[in-house]
Amino acid sequence: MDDVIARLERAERLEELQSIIEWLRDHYAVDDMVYHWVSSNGTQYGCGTYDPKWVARYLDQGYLRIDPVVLGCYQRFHPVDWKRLDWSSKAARALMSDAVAHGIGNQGYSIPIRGPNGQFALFTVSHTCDDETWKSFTELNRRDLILLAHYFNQTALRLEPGRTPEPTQALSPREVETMTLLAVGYSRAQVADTLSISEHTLRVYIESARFKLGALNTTHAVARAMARGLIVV
Amino acid sequence: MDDVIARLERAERLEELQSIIEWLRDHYAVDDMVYHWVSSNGTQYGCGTYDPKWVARYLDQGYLRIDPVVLGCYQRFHPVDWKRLDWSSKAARALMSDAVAHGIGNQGYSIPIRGPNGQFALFTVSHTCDDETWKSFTELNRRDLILLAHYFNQTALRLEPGRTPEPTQALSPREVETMTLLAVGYSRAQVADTLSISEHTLRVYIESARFKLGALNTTHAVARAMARGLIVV
DNA sequence: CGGCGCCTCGCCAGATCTGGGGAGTTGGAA
DNA sequence: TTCCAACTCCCCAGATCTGGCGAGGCGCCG
Repeated sequence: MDDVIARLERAERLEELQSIIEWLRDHYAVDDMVYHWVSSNGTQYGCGTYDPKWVARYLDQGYLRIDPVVLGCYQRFHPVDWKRLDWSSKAARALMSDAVAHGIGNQGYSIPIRGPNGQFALFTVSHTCDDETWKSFTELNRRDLILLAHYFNQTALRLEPGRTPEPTQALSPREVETMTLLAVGYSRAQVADTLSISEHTLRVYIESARFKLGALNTTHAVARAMARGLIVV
Repeated sequence: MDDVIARLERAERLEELQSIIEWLRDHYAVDDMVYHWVSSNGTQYGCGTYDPKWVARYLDQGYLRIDPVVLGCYQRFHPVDWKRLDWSSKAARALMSDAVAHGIGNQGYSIPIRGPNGQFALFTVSHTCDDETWKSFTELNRRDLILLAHYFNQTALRLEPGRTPEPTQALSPREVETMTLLAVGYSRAQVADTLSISEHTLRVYIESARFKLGALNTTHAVARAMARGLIVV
């Protein structure tokens, strides 16, 4: 563990994660181990030991949107055994049989991880064995897996291009208040009232914030302020 | 560690976290240890060993919005030493001196944790000592602290009333597209055009999404959709 | 001391959004 | 099969937001 974490912290390119995860798979003697982002906007990243054919098929078929592992983890915080997810829908069962046909193990354990700006990733271990064996494996290694998930995500966030620099001009205190109140549903009039200023002054803040954030309208400005973590809602 | 985690997993009431965190403070022989949600909508929860006077003052003064620990962690994924945060603003320095006056240690280490629906919490250790001592303490215990943060949050999420029943009604695909495009600055007309539907139909989606999200207006709906991770921008 | 950023205020017209009606098709779930 | 959620379309009036004009005071920094 110590070695792996140190390697993750030292890593300078995303590609290194691939060899680390392969090493981990062998170390824990499981069929597969996978780390991947989940995002709908297209910026995919993942590393792991799944058959590339399966990965391609998975993405191609849009399984991301029906996979109970993804959907289930998205609403949970704790690691989850695949057996405990909801496989009742037809699409989910079709996905499962397709997965089995591509050599994915019958057992799985996935850990959801979340970063800033709504970033979401999964760290998954999969294997073929009976329930008892799997239960003892996950109970024994759960903490290791949580930490690995954490460090994989940390490294991926650090190395992901476009995540780091972004000068992100800060907002003035009044602008922050304005954006925050707008984000919680206040109208301009209500915000102005809450801040005890004229509505016109408020508009100046909104426009100023919009300019700083490079936003096209108020909604855009609020969205950007949130995405950049400038306001806490 | 094993005992504590087992206690956290067994806990049936939020109050138990308080005694656990006190035990941990003594175990690690630090001045203070704190776990708390961060949200502006009022649903506060926290447990820890800070002087209640300081906690009350912190909330009362709205320090949540200017605390570099909160703001800094909100934009990060990894644990962070307080020294590495941006204390340059006047408000931040005022907060720090106020904290010191209330007996908060000069050293601190905070771990951001994120759960479903944009939930955000902090797990913090604070102490009074020199930089070297603190550095070795954090390096030695970082992994423990990450795991503790994780299990504290897991327990808090499990026990928090109102977190469980509300499965956060999902948005339909069209609603997601609508919210996403609005979040990137499109006007209603532009969104309708992009989606090749009438502007009226678009309005139906916006209103429907607003209803599902319990939002008061479009900006609020977009903000909530983002906060709950329903859209990725 | 002269900028520069922040905070504050006013007016107006046109663009945009919101709220309240009603209505038909389709595909998947019970 | 029946039902429901999702998707699509239309009108109108009033509320709200946006864009563009201008103006003054305060505090900080070089």
